[in-house]
Amino acid sequence: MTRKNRGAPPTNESRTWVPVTIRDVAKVAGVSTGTVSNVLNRPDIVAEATRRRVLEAVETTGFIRNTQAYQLRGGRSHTVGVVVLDVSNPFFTEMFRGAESSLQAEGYVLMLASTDDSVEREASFVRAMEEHRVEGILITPAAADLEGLAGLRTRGVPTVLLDRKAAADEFCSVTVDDVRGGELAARHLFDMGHTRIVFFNGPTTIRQCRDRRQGVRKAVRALSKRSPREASELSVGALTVRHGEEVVERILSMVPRPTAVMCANDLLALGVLRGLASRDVRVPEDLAVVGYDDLIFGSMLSPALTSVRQPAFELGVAAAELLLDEVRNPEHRHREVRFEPELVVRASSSTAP
Amino acid sequence: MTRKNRGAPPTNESRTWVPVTIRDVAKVAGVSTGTVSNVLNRPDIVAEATRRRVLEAVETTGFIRNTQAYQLRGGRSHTVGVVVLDVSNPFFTEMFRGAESSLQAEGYVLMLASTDDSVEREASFVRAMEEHRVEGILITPAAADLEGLAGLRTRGVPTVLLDRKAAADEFCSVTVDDVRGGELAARHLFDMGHTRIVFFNGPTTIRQCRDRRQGVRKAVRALSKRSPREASELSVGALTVRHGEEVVERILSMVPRPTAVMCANDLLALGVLRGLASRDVRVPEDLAVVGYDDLIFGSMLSPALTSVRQPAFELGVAAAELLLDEVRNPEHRHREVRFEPELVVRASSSTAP
DNA sequence: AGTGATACTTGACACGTTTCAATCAGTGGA
DNA sequence: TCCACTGATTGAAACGTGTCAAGTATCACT
Repeated sequence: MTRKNRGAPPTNESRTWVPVTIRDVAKVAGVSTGTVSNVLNRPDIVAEATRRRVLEAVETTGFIRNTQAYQLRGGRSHTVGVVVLDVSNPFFTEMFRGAESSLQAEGYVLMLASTDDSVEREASFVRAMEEHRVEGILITPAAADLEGLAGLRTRGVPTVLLDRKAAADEFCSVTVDDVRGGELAARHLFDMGHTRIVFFNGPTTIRQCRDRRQGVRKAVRALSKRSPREASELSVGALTVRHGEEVVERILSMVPRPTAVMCANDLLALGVLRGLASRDVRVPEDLAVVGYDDLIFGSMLSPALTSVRQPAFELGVAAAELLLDEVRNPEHRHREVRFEPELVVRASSSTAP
Repeated sequence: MTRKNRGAPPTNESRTWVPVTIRDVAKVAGVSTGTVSNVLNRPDIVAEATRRRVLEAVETTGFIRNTQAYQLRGGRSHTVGVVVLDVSNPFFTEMFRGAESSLQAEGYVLMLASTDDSVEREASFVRAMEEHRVEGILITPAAADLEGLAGLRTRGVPTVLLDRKAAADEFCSVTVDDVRGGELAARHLFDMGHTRIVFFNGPTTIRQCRDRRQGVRKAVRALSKRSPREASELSVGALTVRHGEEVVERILSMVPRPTAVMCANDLLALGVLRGLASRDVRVPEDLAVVGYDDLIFGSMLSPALTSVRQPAFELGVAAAELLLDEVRNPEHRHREVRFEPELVVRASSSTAP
């Protein structure tokens, strides 16, 4: 009934701040709660004088609207969940920035979680976000199948897959054509005059790795019609710098020795470059190197790294647009927005063998 | 019957999901809502048979607890806000990962926002987070003063400053000793036998830049007692690669020419390296280079970049711990957790002049 | 059978907000 | 003076959950 200490000035020592409600504001302004609510939500229908009085009361009391109550009453949560595989990977943070830029403009706050490839963690985050009644979820699924996301679909939580395709009636998705990317990189090396290259791949359980491999093979098949081309394949357990560095030995001992190596991502390529530098193998004269992802740091190396650029920021923007459409448009249809990768040629591959 | 409806692809129209409440579960299980609540929150006090029946009903209905209602009733939001200057900066994402690792274990979900140095954006995010009743906020303030955060303090929202010190009675904070870091780097160069170095700084409006400069001056003062040491200071408007590259000309034209340059961060250093490479100046023989931040990519350059490492991940962990203490411990006292930077010596500075 | 104790279950209320039908005050017209 | 009308304000209901005093059923023991 009578609240303790309402409006008492908070001292540094005693943290006796009691949340101020719309009722407190009403009391101070000498109006009803309904009027306060109207001032906040439909200022036009309330008389000028009252409005001023209420706003003043809001100011003096330091009122901050309680979103939970608002939402419970039927309002929207203005929250979107984002679930990625790894926040420390620049590709994902760029995507996040893209999504953020679109969604913040619409008044949304983003919840971010990083699964580190763990299906269990993913499930737990998605669960938590559903409990928070997020209006939608952007997600890079950790598992190969989409079984774990079935609940989202049946419960009608708007969901957009990031860098992962889904069947048309399941989810919206934004993707990059990895087959095309692999093809671009391989073609470039062949065009530069290389005939024997190595495709240095990551684990083929990862879809991106499979697709890029397929692109490389496609390029080999297409170009071999004129003159023989060859791409040996080499695969390691993870897409890290360390794995890249460790495999250099194997590449150099191949007979006949390849003249170029195409890496499944930039981290592998950075490792390769490091390994080569320590063995005094010149790049690109002795061995040309191409990466994938176009991390900003690749351009600062000497030689600068040729790479396949993925429009991460734009991916995020597109995902946000799809989500907003699904949230607002009753006639929304799921669809896939597919981006084209782009080859960025730099010094590490610009000399003919 | 159970086939998908091929004729009409699904639109939003067919999303006939109505939110399942605790009341629906109660009806299905044939008990009261109170019992369902008990099963969910204090399973021990409800009879085995009833509990099983209720859990089964939860399963079949697909019930997901509404956090807003829970919280409105007096529960906690299990949400923490994180506000950083730039999500695409690896330093901040590492810090985020650190905080995430601690907070997720405690069942918290994180809201992330990136201010891009804008005080207005910061204010708007903090406001939104307060409306969401986050239990606490980790923030890298955009403004020089902490005026904009005064509201957080008076309202008693637990807040921890990231990489920014506050007066003892204001907020908790986690920081790295930038004075010490600047001193470490400068001392290292002097110890290697350099006597005339350049301190290549960013804008001194940034606290970190001021502190690092102070460290450099301290090293000069201390070591000059034996034999003369000198550090010219040079400052540019932003800590970017481009600014680093552009300033190379000025450094090379100094008379007498310095033998080493210490940069206020790694991005500047990367730019300097690039500029030097294009002018055939050898590193470290002609000019030694030291950076700050120890971005992972600096170690991959040749020559690899000497740098001052900041324990970003640990910073995040510490911030989370401070926040949790402030949230849970009634006798919490604000304090500063200060980390020591660490010099990582690599090839770019390992030769005497 | 009566008594008390034990073990569950119930149902109303509170949380802070929005909404909406109802009320009130004021104005102008007849 | 009465009526109709407009514009402004009110007050109570509802959202989904957790709590807790009060209730019921069951059982053991005399």
